[in-house]
Amino acid sequence: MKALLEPAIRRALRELYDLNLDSVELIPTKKGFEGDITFPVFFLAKTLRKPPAAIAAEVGDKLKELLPDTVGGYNVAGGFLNISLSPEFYTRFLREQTKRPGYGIRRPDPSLPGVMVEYSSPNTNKPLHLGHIRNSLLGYAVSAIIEATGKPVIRTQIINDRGIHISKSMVAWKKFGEGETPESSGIKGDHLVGKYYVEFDKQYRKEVKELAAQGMDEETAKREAPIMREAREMLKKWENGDPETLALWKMMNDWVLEGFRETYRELGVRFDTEYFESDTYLLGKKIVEEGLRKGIFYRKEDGSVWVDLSDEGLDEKLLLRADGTSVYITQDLGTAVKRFEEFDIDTLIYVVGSEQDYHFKVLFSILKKLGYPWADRLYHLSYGMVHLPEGKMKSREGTVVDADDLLQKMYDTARKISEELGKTEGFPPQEKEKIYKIIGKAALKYHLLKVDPRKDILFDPKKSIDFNGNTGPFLQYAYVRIRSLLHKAGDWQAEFAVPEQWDEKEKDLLKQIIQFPDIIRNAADTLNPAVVANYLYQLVKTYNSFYQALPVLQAPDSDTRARRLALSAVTGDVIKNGLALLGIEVPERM
RNA sequence: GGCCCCGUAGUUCAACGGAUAGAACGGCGGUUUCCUAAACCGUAAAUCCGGGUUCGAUUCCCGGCGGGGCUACCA
Repeated sequence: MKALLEPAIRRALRELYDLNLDSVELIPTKKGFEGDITFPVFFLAKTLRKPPAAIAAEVGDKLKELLPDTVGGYNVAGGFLNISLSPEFYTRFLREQTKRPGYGIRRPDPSLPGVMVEYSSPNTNKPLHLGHIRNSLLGYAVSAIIEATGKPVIRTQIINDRGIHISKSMVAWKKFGEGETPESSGIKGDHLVGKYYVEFDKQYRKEVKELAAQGMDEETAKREAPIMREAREMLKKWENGDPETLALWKMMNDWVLEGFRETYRELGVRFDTEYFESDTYLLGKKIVEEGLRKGIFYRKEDGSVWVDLSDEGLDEKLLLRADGTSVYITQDLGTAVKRFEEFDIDTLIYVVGSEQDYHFKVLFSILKKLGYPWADRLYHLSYGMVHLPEGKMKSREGTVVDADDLLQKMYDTARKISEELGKTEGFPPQEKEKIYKIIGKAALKYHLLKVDPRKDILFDPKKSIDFNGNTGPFLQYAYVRIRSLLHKAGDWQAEFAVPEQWDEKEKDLLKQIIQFPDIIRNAADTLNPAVVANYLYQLVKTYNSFYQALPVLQAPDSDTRARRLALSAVTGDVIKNGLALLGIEVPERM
């Protein structure tokens, strides 16, 4: 809608006042006022030395002249120009949209610059948890939203498959595992490796306590605990390419990755490509050496390599340890460079929690210093953490909300509610289970995505996620009722005359449907899927109100019937397409 | 200590600097011989405090107060 009106308003201002503006602000007309879209003109009053109301009237007249088919009329309230679209415009729009099921969604255009989105990016020493779910859903939704604006998107993750964390699991498995495998135990691979990570921690704490009891200070005890020494030894052997260590590492990583794949599949997220830290950290080291040669980095007496970012208000930052091994950021440097080499991308978006804001400032700043031309097109989509009523999730306190468990719980709740309501009575068993999964997932996904990404989310495991009100199932339910209506309507054509007057509820609905493309644009620009979620919720509220108040199949005449069916059909498309942008499926019945 | 983020009904969330601060859950009260009541309709209930900028501030700036994060030779 903006795409149509904004140029017209700019032209009107040019012709009336010789003003050239790059863009103007347009807002949906506030409820309770006549009109569809509103142009506030206060900001012009001073320069034009005219009362706002006079300006609004002049612009309104000019718009009617410029867009006679589209602008039906206007009214002025203070400095607000409320523009009403014409009944002919609405009718034309609605007739056209029923013939185009992909309303609002553009196909990716390969000639446009590509965008890479990184999300999830787990460590390979334990299963995915609620934090990864929020991350993955955000990344997946942002990808879909950007793609819907026509840009090609590549979805990726970096798998942190090397380092002390996986060495810990390896040591513990070797010590206590007795050859246990996912097959022998029936435990999902990522959970099995996670189990040994916990085992390591238990043993480690025991040893530290013992050493402390012998009079060793805590600092030393933590460093000198035998099992920790073994883990460090394991990491060293890995870096030196010890075949036995590499074999163990590969075996356990494969278990974990298989487990992750299952969870991703269940969650409904995917990746177009993957990077492994074990593949990129060496490139990272090379980049650090290059920066060292160019004098961008410097070496301390002990041999460690640093960068000084204090001129940008950041600190000095370690890039390579004294022993030459890499740290977290080393690998990130390598991965970024590799991605721009391997893919035709213009932009790289990292979906990573806000606790890493500082890390990404540093990373981007280093890449700029190194002179990479793409370095100013890196974005950190920094999202708030998911915390529990008692605070942060902590694996050692067992408060982590496991991804697989949570999904299962959502399915169970969906089943319970559906059966209590008697909704799925008589459905074939396989269809029932499929529906429960679709609904349960929708409840979870919508719950996490309707909130502004940068805000923290409070998650109370004792309270179940709602299925009523502003929820995923609420949106699905509206869709299902629409499907049922259309099914019962049989064959029908979106042929209807321009109504003398749209019913208020019909018009409210249309006004919102017309906004859908603007909403997608806005969500893509701000990397904010919550914009889509909240829009869909408003739309469905409006639709339900329409559905409640006005008969569709039993409409008073055939014109009205066709019009209301068309409205329902297009609303259904928007719900379905909009939810797809959030990674949420719709069932055909529920 | 330094840097960053966040404070909106009892609770969980909305509101490009715009009109009368919207919803949901929970509370209270209604609506099924009619297209699926996971719905609809009504009702009570909120911008942390103090300054400033502006025609207009929940939004921007300054200062408090409160909460969280980062400040690792962990990732």
